[in-house]
Amino acid sequence: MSRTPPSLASLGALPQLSWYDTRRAAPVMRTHEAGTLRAEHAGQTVTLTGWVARRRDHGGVIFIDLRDASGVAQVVFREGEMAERAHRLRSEFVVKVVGEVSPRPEGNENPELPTGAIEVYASQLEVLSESAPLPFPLDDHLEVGEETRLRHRYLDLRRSGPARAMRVRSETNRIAREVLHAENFVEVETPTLTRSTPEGARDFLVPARLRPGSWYALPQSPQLFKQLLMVGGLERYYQIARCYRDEDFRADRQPEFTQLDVEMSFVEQDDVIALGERVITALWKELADHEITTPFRRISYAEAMAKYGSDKPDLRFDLELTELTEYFKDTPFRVFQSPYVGAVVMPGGASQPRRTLDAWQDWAKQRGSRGLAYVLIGEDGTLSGPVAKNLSDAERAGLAEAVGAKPGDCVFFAAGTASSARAILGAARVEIAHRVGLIDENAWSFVWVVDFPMFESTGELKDGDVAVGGGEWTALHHAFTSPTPEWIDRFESDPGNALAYAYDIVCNGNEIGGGSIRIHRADVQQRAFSVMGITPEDAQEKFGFLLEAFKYGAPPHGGIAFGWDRIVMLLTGSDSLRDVIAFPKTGGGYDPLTAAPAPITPQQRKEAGVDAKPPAAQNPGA
RNA sequence: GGCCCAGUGGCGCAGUUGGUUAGCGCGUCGCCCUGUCACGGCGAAGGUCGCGGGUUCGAGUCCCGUCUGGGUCGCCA
Repeated sequence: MSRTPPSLASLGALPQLSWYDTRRAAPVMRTHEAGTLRAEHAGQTVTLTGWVARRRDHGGVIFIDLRDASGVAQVVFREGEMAERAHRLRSEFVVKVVGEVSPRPEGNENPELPTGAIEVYASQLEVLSESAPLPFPLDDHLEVGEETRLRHRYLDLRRSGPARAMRVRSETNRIAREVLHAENFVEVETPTLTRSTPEGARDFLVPARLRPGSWYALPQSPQLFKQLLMVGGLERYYQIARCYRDEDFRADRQPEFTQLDVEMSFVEQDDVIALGERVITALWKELADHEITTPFRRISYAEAMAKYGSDKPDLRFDLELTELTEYFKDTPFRVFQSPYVGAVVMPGGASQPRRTLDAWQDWAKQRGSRGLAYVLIGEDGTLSGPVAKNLSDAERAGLAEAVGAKPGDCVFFAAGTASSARAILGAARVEIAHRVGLIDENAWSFVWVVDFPMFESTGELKDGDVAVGGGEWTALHHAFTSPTPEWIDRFESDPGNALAYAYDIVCNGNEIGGGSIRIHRADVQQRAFSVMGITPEDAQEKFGFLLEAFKYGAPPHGGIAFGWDRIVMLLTGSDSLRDVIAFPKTGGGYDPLTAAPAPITPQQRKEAGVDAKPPAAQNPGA
């Protein structure tokens, strides 16, 4: 930057930006919006614009449902020329109609419609735009395949469901901005062409034409930038940020997705959590008409794993896992002679037919487990099932009480390492709840999961995991997450048990946000790197710019990022992220509308420098 | 990368143990209709059954491969 920018004060008063109210937008082509007409407008001459949603042609009288963004109104065409012209209208023609609002004739009101008390007698009709026959019907009551809808998403968005989802999303953004602006947060945009940040997922890469052989990465999140903004003295930052991760996609995962990203200086974990609760309660109050009591429940990561077998437990139902390692410590049953044995009870599950119980085995195998041992408890209390005969008399006698099972229940067991057994039991817990009907679909259950481990052993990493460092331990959250005060001076003495200042917010079993207090001391950061096997040279190469920044007075800071698409998904009751994204991609990362990604021309390939040999050694900062 | 499911006129689906001319609903087009609101009536057009092989006298149907989509595990905060 060659010149010092003018200070805010020298610009004078900031312009008033609230002049535009979408609900009261100055009419241009029309005098009213169709969906707003009511009985009190009777007698007025109005001009409407919109789409022909439906035409009911009775020869001498023709009804048109005229749809605009506000809703639908019935327009009536009668007699000679008007009827003649209305007869030629087709679905989704764009029209401008002038007419008089009248109460509908006695007995013809439609209480189903907000505008059902009135209709508009057309005196003028202008076709602003014609429509070709539609590739699929826009009726709300008809099912249309997703691929077809996405290829013509601009038509799909005219339907009430998708239209509503877009507006709920907009309101979600608005409410978050209101909450944060009221607390002096600053909205800052960070680069989307940047350097690969160490978050564990694959990066999307962009060739740099001016530096052949070098590549930008699209950010997996604005993590490092928001920390730099704290060093920059912004103190309270947020951004509705697009993030990019090149992994396999799912109903709840897209290659590009949105986070509400927040970072604050001079805060501790409770400050960030309290702010997170203010954002979430505001959203649910306004958009779900649901009052969440604060503070939200909190459980530790250890407790979540032990009781629910998941770090994102669905607490809409109580069912818990029972650890039986101690109970079976002298068991004669080989399978249960393992580092961990646990169980989960399926209420009423004893009456499942053999075929269903076999299907549970397939279900477990699909999840990478060897199977799911089970014991059925008869109405008279006797145990049956293939596992029962392998247990000692004493084990059989006390089992029901140990796991809290009643006659008629089924007890599922998993044995092995604690993490693998809990994973399958946790999944079984959710599956049981669905099958038995334990879940109240109207319930909202929020919980903070806290006290995450600081590190996880790289020994537990599976093939394909990207470990940040080359050491025995890697960061569970990310490499800049601070240990809790109890561990700050000694985390390297017991990395497996050291706790981090990290927290996730979970709603109905969905992780909808997560964050941490960051390390702001160079010495602590250096020690953390060293546990993860990151040498000072590695650190310098990967994020030297951040470490450099931290030399000049880094404030204590921490933050949180909310999975914005998932939150909108919950608020709209959608089953898929694709429903709350204007132009989503399919599972293959393909956009059915634009047909992206697409091949490039040889000329583009040459200019982009895709095939350039990387420079042997790039001098950092050169 | 593994597993499961699907692919049949524009859309949504049916199609039996392999057997004549591949059906239904909606939509589209034409005509009729003055109170409908998912209007109604009459008529018409529209399909190489995702693609490529194979078995067979004969394949939408069976077998192999492949592509696309959806779900799920792996992976991914």
